[in-house]
Amino acid sequence: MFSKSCKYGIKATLFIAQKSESSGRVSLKDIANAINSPAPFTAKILQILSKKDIINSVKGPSGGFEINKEKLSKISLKQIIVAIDGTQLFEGCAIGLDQCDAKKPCPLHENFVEIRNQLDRTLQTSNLLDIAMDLNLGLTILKL
Amino acid sequence: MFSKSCKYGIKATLFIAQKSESSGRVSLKDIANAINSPAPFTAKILQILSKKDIINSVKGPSGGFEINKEKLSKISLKQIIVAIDGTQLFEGCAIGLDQCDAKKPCPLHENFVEIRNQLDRTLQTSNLLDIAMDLNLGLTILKL
DNA sequence: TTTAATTCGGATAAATTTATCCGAATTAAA
DNA sequence: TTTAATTCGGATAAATTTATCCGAATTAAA
Repeated sequence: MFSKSCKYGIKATLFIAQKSESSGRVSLKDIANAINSPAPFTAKILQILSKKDIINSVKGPSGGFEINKEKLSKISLKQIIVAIDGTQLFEGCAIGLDQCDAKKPCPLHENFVEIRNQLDRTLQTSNLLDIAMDLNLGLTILKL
Repeated sequence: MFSKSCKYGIKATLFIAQKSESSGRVSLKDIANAINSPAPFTAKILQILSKKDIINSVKGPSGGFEINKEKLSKISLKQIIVAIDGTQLFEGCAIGLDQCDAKKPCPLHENFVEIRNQLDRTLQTSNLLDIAMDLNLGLTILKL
């Protein structure tokens, strides 16, 4: 469903959201440790998210990554996923046809309309604040 | 969502199903041509499906691949997908946690319960006969 | 002002997935 | 019986994704 990069990206962003909501900025090291990911690779993904203005990065001592508290409730999981994996999951044909629509559908097209709608709706209506609060309450986890 | 192997596998199986339902056995060359896939790579995937008894392969002149007509209505898309990509899509955690369930859920777990249910239901209740008939009627396509 | 902690960015390497090649085995048809 | 068309299976190569490394840039704190 998601690439490994995307999974790391989601986990990292959720951890940053959690900490931004409670204590504040976190370093790459803390992130990689909290989500069990290779630090340098995670850094690459965070750069992408930073360039797309989903997270902020700050260099230098006591630097790290953070998300503006006011933005937390405005960022959806879909934004993160699209930033890393692109729109293929939401828009592309399930079996990879370049063109596939109601007019000239692939055999799976009709089946996937509602699956995709639900996926889209779920991921678009999610927001980092709600997820961060659940994490802070210990209701959900990012690693074992 | 699906690996490239899986997309080729689905398309190939659907083409074999279509021809098995109408005219009969088809060769690798015909399959690769009908679904626009690299023939040798497609052959590997067909071997997997053949070993898992989803399709039959016949060597020698006038050999090729086919599906028992009586089996067409009993094979689901899910079987093909699981045979090639495994059960990860249906059973694994969305963000890759080794363990993730209602007791100790990842932040996306709850959201994915219904998405996954629908995906599973849709792909499990599909069957090759229905899909093959739509293909034979020209209602759906496997390549542009 | 200097030092040290951090992210950034480019180069490279390892792992995995995708793709190709070719001889062996099989088998229908000549 | 011989030939030729096909899939099978193993080896290899190319492409992509994942992962590592390291010096440069930045910047807070000493």
